[in-house]
Amino acid sequence: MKNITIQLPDGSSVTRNSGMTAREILTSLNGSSLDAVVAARLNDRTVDLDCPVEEDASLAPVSLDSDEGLDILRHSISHVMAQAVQDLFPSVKVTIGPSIEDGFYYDFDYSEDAFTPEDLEKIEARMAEIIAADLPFTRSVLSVDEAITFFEERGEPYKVELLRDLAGETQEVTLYRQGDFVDLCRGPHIPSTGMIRSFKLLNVAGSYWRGDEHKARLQRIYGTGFASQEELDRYLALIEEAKKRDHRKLGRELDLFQINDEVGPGLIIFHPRGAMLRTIIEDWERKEHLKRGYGIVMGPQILKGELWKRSGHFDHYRENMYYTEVDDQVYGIKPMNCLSHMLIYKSRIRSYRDLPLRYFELGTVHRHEKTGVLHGLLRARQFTQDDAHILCTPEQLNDEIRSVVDFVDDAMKIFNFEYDVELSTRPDDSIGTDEEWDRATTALRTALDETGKDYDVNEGDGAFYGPKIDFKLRDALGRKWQCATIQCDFTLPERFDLSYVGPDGEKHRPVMLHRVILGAIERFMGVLIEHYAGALPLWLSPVQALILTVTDRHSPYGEEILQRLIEAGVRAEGDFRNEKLGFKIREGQLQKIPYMLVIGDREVESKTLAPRRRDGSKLDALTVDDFIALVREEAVAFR
RNA sequence: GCCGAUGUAGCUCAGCUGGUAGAGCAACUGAUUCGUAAUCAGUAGGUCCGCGGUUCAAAUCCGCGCAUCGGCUCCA
Repeated sequence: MKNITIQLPDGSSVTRNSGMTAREILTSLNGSSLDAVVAARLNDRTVDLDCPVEEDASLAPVSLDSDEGLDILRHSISHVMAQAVQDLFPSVKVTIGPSIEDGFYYDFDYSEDAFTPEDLEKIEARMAEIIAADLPFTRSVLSVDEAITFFEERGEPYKVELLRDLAGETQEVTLYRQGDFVDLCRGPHIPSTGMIRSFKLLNVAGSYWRGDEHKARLQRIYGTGFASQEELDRYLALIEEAKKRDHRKLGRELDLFQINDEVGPGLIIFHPRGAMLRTIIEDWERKEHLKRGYGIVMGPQILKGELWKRSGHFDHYRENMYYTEVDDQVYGIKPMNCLSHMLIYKSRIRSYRDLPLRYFELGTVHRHEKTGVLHGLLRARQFTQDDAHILCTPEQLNDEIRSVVDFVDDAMKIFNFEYDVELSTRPDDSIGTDEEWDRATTALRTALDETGKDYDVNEGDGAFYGPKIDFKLRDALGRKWQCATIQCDFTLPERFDLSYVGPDGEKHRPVMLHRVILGAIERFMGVLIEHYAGALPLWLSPVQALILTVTDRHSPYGEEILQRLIEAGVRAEGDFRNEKLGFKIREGQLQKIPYMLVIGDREVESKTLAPRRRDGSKLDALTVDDFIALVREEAVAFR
């Protein structure tokens, strides 16, 4: 028998017989227990513990509580769920069931009926039995043709379809079996079902086969599992906590906005405090854009249909737009702000010396979003973008993209956000030539590479007129929302015949960037509210200070300092009701107001106020002027 | 748009197998004048999402809408 050398994670190596399984090798090491080991890492692959090791290799255990281990565990639980579902509902056809961030799902074709919440309980109970039976996961290798025959006999058309697609790429596939359930699967899996110590099915949702709305409608069951019951409980508690940060709930509780059936879905009414927050953000935007060489512009809300035809929106964006008719002319209500900006550019002859031109508009747009996608402030039918269009020479493009990336980065730091970056390339339904798309995509990619940021690529996810860089923020439940985006566009300048006179005296075509920094102000506010759980930093708080009187006799003094604070630019309000102090503090606290200013006999006497911070800490009594200075300093410090 | 769930007072929710609604908080009135997260008492408040249907009788059963929630598809 041949000897092989096994490299261990600690850097040492051991010699073993070729053909020993990963499990045998790992257990042979001193003091190694495999109780919490789900799989092994063999060189750069994760494999089953039963996998034989034939050659020299590095080998490491993959433990249940590592990211990789959890992934394998959850994938295995999804198989157990599929087994339970087929036991209970024999007519169900299985499709796919991957692990995902925080859990797993499995998509089923159960066309004759729908899974109910009660069904989930039954499925969980059956899963518990399968886990108790401690069924081993066994792997087998088949040719694609054998596998097709196997799944045809089992009446699993989706698996057959997957296999037919795989046929071009590979000769052999692997199947995993536990009990009498067999699934087409790359693996690896945990050794046996008994290793599952915690799981929970979370919800049922609709989905489509292969994510295509024209293909079969499937039912997806989401679930999760952790290395231990305690971790699962902690996760479930976290989800409950996150729900309390939901901006729709906080929006009502903090009296920021409403979305009213009588008005219509996806349309937001901002209350004074919400409108205040929005105003603060918008004022910040104007200032920042002016600092960076943008000119503020404003366009009309409706533009003639002819113009939307020329831009390509009529052909590629028609179903997302609203229309109206004025004097027998069709007008499109703008879903984007670019058209006016194009016309501003065209209003006179431009020289290369004028470029880049940067037009900024807090532009309110309307888009006919499908009903099922509306989501509070995060997905509305009317929203206001911090939109700009930059027109520049091809040579300037790279610098312009980079300065926008920097702008986004600065903004995210100021608002205290982490973000993910994605590059999206040409979609099927698009305008422009391959050459233009290549140039645009390369420009974006190059600029991104130069900044050294990590990013993912979404093939085919670009806008119809150009590729884009998206910056995504996360909401309370970890769902990603696109906020900033930079879109490169060679097409609109073409369609609108934009030009500039170059140093050579000839006409040249400028390049255009569409870009937003916060994205839609509404969406950004929604994410912001969830990010801070409603407790906005001082500079963003609609109400920065609330004056609380101890008894009625302190009201005149309260009115006086309220007036002084407001005149000094502090966003202050007073609560002079005849209520106990503790009661008023509770209300102010629930409103998440940064400072409460208590005034009683002592403060009236000494002409001071006693601040209490939102975190419950108390400050020494301050004069009104000192408090104003404190607010000014702190409000700036957050920028 | 698709799949599923849900829709009862301003908010959070109860209302069993059909017999036309209830709690807590909020609001209002009165008392209390109080020092850092809920003072006490009383009063009022509802086209039970809408429209049809079944029934002697519908918040409850059925149908069709509308909206919301969770996903899918799409997207700032």
